[in-house]
Amino acid sequence: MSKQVSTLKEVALPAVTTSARMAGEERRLQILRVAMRLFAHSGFRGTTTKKIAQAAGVSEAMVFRHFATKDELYDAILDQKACDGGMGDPRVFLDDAIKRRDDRAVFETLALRMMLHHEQDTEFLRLLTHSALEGHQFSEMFWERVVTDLYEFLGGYVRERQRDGAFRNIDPVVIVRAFAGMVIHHSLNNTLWDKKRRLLDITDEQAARAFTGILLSGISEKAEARATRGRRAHQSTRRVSSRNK
Amino acid sequence: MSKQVSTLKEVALPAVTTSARMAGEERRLQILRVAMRLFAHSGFRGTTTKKIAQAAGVSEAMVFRHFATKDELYDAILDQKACDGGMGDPRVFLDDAIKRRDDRAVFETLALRMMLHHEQDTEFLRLLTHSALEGHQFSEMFWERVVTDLYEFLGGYVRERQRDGAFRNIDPVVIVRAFAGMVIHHSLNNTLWDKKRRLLDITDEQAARAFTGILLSGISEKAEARATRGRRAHQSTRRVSSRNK
DNA sequence: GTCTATACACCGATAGAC
DNA sequence: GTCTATCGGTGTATAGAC
Repeated sequence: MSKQVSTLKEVALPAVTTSARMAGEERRLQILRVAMRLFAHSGFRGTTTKKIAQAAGVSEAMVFRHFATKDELYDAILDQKACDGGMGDPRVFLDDAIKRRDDRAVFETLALRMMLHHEQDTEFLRLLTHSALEGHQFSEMFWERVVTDLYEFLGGYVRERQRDGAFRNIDPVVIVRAFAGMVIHHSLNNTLWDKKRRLLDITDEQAARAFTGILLSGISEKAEARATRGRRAHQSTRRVSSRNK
Repeated sequence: MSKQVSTLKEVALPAVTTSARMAGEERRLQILRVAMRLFAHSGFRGTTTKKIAQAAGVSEAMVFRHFATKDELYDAILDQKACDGGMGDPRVFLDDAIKRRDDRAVFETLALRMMLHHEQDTEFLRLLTHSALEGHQFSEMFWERVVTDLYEFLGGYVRERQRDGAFRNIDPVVIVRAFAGMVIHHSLNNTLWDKKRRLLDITDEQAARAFTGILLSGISEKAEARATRGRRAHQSTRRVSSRNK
């Protein structure tokens, strides 16, 4: 079989016209894209192969020629999201800011990258949430691979900064959870509600800056305290719930 | 047979106590309760009337005697959640703390009430999320009635405290969003993942305290607002970057 | 009231014509 | 390759026996 072709790299390219005649691979990608949209909207069970075929402008049998089963189609979509659907590796695009110990850049860049990703690929959060609610493999895989990794990575940075005396001694996992909560909850709101119904309609840049500002002020050892030599010794009664690693 | 939904986990839920003989109203409530659990777990389309009947220990026809259609059953469940499924009125249980201008009590109490509600009624968040994803009335109603109200109420309090000079001049809606994000995202994580898979396994009390601490330190004008509440003697009117709205 | 049996529509998937 | 036709299975809802 020589059906194998480059399976992706065309993701950020929504402008694909539906011509009457399409090469096999092109048709496959088109079905994939259409199905992605429908699955994101209605979930796995809420999307019928008939709807997919109609939306793609082909017969239902055509769908099953490219994908043996509905499950296979769904998995193909989620696989793609899992692979290239991400926002990139934080260890890479945060590398510079981390080396400089630029806390603001670290968190703001990360927040912005996440939110831009969620906004550009609006299907992602919907697919992930659907899959999490249904207990699908994808959400578990995403959790174990991406989320856990992010918690370890960002938590490690927080721990370092705590040793530097820059951050207060709050459980790093709590800090990451708080940060992720602000960002993801905001993205989820923007995904689930259209613009007219949004209670908070600001740009991703503004949101990233605001959330980062709140978080950093919230976890930083106060500059004033240090400037005024106010760091009294008895203040070291910080509570840290040491987590087993 | 090899018919298996490979990608979706079919989880057997524990049975609800069923007595052989039940009065009509009691039986209705029991069906309602059982269906609630199943809908919360698998969503509307993922829950069949057959499963509901089996889980309730009655025949399928029995279900349709009490509820004319599956939709009617679903609506009855969501109606119930919308009415008594809440956590109470924040304007009531926060009244005391607000009058005392006890910021910590305000946010921590609210956070705890929300998280306890989400933990006690684990079906609520799942039902709400399912309904939001599929664009059901319920989520919109909940949004307009509960969420909007909370944003106005809590945002109003933040605005007051900003006039008092206690909080920095950040858009109140952003602050509420940040707070809600931390709390709800944490609850959602606890709802979607079982205990073994949780990256952050702390009590609701600890979480409420931690999130409140981060938020208050993050938005407070004073550096050590978190340490002691009584010491608000000399409050300097320090200028902060004002955000345009 | 409660059950068994079943009607009827729809869905996923296949066969075979062109 | 793409379509039409169709099959087995499942899901909602109903009819009618007890």
